[in-house]
Amino acid sequence: MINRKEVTIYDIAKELNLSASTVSRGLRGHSVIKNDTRERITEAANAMGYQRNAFARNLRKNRSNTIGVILPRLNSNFQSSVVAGIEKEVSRREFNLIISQSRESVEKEKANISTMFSSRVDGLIISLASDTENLAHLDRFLKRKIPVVLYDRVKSNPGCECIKVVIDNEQAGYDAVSHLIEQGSKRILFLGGNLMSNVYHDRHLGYKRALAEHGLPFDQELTLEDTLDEGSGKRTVEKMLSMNTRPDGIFAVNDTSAVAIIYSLKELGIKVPEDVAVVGFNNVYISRVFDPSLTTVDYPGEEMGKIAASTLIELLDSDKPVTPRTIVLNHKLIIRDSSVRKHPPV
Amino acid sequence: MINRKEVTIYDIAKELNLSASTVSRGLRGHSVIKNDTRERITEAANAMGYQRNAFARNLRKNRSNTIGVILPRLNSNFQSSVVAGIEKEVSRREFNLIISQSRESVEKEKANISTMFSSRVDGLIISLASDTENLAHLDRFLKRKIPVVLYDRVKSNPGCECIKVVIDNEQAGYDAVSHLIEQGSKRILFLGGNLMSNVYHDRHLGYKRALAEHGLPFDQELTLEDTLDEGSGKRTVEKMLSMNTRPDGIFAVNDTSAVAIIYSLKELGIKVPEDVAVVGFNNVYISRVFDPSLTTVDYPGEEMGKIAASTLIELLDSDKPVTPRTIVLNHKLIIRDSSVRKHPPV
DNA sequence: AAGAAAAATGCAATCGATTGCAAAAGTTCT
DNA sequence: AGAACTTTTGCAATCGATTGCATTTTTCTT
Repeated sequence: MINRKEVTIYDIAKELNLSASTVSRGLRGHSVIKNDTRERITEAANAMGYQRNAFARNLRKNRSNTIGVILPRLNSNFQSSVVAGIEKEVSRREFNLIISQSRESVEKEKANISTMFSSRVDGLIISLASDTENLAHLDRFLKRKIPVVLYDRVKSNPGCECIKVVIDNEQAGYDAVSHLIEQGSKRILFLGGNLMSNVYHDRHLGYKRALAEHGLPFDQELTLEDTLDEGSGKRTVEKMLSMNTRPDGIFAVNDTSAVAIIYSLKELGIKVPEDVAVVGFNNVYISRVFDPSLTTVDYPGEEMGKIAASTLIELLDSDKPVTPRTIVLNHKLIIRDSSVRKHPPV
Repeated sequence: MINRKEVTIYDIAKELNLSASTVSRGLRGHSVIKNDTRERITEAANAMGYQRNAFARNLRKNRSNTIGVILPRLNSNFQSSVVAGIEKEVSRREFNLIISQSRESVEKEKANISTMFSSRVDGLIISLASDTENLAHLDRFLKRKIPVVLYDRVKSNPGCECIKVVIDNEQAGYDAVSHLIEQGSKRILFLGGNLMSNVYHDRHLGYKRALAEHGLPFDQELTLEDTLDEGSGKRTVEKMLSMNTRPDGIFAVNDTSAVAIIYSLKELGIKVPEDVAVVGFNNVYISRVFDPSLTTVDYPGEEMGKIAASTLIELLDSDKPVTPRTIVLNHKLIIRDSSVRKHPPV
């Protein structure tokens, strides 16, 4: 018993006086194997503690039963929810999940894609780094007909037969900013992340459309870009204060920065929503318990992951060619205290 | 060019009139291969777009170059930071990372371990589900000398040669509660998760020790267990209100629940810290910006992941037997407004 | 220049599971 | 009983990379 080697189908075959092929087929429940034999095989396999050698199988079948995920960052509320959703779905379908972070760098993203490729993942789920300009690095996958699903941070590419799972960021931005305008804001600041990224870019488009449709001017000075982390609050507020006319509304593209901004405003005695109304994005826990509670856009992370994964797996199972398509999930503006004014300024 | 098969070392060999063995060795920079030949090989490999077939290599070497992670939940601030740390380290060392969630269920955890085992991970990093009672399900790994590193949610098991990365939860609990006592709290409520889990259990021990050392009685009624999610605030506060003597201090074992509690208290007009002082655990973002800012225990998630991963990988590289050990990281009580009283009640 | 030593390369088996095709065993029917 | 099937099983090649050992080539020595 000590340090015994792995049990292989050959061992089982020898034990039962059968051939390895029969054992292999028996174990997978091939219908061509007699019931009685099949039972003897599975029994012996259990008794002997057989575990299929995935490497051998993968080598032979050239399939890894593994799905790769590449995302900018794991430690973000949104992203970790997505991964949770992906994991749930993937494990339900008995696939493995390998994960790597691009840490917002195309270079790292490329490296990750390479690794995933040589690990021969059966499919790839990816949310792009913010400085990714095109999908050329996905070519290898597409050429080999390995399905790729993009989510959230996506990009369109001529000739890219990918599936995308997103929300309508333009509309969400529009909704958020329209709401601010309805609450009487006239000079609305937009705090975005890297505007190359579709999510922020589209929300910015929505911002501009809302301004336009409500007859408000677009002022370039009011569009800020930031890393959107904890420090963004202080930075943003400083910039605000240095402006000639102070903004009376803020649309921040994530809750973290929205909260950070309000925090800084409160420190300076500037009142939210009375002096400045604020809307965030993501509807994370903090937005609910923060004071004032934060108006934000709800954004189904876990769901997005689930859908990305199940869509991908269905592609793997079917052998139809990939139909490029975009799945748009619903978002929802959740109105809370940070934006609602009892007496909107005139 | 259309749909061409994978390039193998045999193709390269044929191209260069060499043998596959030479190519194989050349590609790995084996010193026995002439420099000139090595160069020709790598060049040809690049030109032909060669990618090593991981399956074949794994099969031959019986090593997957993959590390498995099993954790209760991905979408938790703490856990996702840990995973981020693990991923960073693992990818730096050019390993793959496969991840699965136990969702706080031993059964799922067992299933995950099985999967990891048949995927032949080279090592396992695991944070236990809260209802895991022992490490019997890790036996298969230990018997095969596959190193296992436990982090945060650990368990001791006779005969388990595992490495653990933790913080001193007992001491952290003690620190938190001592601080509350110093601020004048006399009836301190403990809100924990499943007390079978070492993290909550140990913090509870620290709680009891602090009470004892400061001459305060332990009252079973004041020890509550909860799922620690958003809803725990309301539940906890309801229980508090139904008590004969209302607690004047609360130690909640995570920030989410601490914040939820304060939120509920504020709704009822109960003042924090004046009426009730509160300490949380984890030092997540919310604890910094919440009003009142939350006194909490800082807890190095990403660091923990990094250390777990690097320790594991070093084990893989060395062939020394595993020395079971426990790595204890420093925690730190961060004192903020939710617990500091200007005029401690007498 | 021959022989010894060192360096470079090749042969062939191996890692386990899978699978097309051939062979054997079992049934049915005349 | 023997032909004609049908059902079960086995043979042997295959998936690519790796590696111990043998063989060839090169370099060095005297």
